Amino acid sequence: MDTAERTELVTRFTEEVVEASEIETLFEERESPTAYIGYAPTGEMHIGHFTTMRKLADFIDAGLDVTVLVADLHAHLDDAKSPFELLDARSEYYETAIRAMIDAAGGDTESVSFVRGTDYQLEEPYTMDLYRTIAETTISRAQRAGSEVIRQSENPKLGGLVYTLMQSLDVAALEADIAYGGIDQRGIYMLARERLPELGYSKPACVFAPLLSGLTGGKMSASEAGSKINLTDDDEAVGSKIEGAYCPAGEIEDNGVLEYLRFLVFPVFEERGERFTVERPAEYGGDLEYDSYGDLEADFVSGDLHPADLKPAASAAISDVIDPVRERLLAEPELLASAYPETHS
RNA sequence: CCGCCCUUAGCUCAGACUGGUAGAGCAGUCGACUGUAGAUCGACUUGCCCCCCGUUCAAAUCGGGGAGGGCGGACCA
Repeated sequence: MDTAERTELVTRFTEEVVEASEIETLFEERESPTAYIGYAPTGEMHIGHFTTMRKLADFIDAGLDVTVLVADLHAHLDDAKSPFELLDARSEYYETAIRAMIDAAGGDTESVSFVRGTDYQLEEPYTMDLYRTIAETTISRAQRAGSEVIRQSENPKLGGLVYTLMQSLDVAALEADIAYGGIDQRGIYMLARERLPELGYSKPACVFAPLLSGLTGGKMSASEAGSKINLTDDDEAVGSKIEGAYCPAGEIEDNGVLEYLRFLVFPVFEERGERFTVERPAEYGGDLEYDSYGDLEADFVSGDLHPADLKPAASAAISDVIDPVRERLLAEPELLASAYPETHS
């Protein structure tokens, strides 16, 4: 694989890359540049996480050395989303779920390193950098950097600001050449690009994943169960959520169903060498098969593919992609039970 | 340490002065209409009124105490 191909693999299906030329340079200079993505173990993982994990398969294929950070301290720093006592249990659940997703997406988990925040964030070098940064960063700068990530409230805690500064330091601490995350992370990594050189570290390149629309139209919402598909949803639950999903004929905007197909189902099916099949009554033209998302989208936009026919096919495909993850999590019910005692006991 | 304000449906809040066991909007659920969903109509659901004690025939409402949250002041050897 040449540099251009590797760069293309790293940057495909992304929202933004800062800067693609820097990534090319990395590949030219080194066999295995490093990339990291961090997750704060807060609420249960869902299909949105899956699409970002799917992308790791591309990273691995492109020859990047990938690290997944389970940012346990961050989970509490952000408005105490996870209670201190549950950080360990949730970290364990996240790690298992993440491995399962990478496997299901056809990535090799053996080549991914897992690190927990508390593994290094309490060590002296990191702590020293953090105090330096705290001393040198204004409140409004930190607020601006984290505004899309940190829970906003009328009476914000200091934790959210520290969270933001820590995340920008994580890039250096994990020696990542590339920081990867959802586009909501942009502010934090731009702060990292701005500040890390001042601390003597190199400036990271960034790859941002798109944030998927929720199924009810608009953004995916943690507090709205019907707006997203959970990893442990059974076929029936997936079916009824997709059936209820906002999906206007011919429209692509805010269409979660199409986005799930584009960023999750098609890439995984491609990896497996499978086709996407739509069963359709003869009166509407009979069954359809697709090899690429582009073809499907074209038919959807032109009106040749009706939402009512697409939805059941999408449900089946999503269930199929999720299934191995679901199986694995349900095989170890104690993981979820101890991570979320309120909902899984 | 002192003072003031806030706490009512999943969310934002009204009701408190003039006690009679609670309302709106949004959300949600279910129908109608669309070959899906949404939009639009129509219907419906939801409450330890923060906790305890007291006054009263009767307390979300009045009195006392407490908890949680917010704001301000003081202290600064």
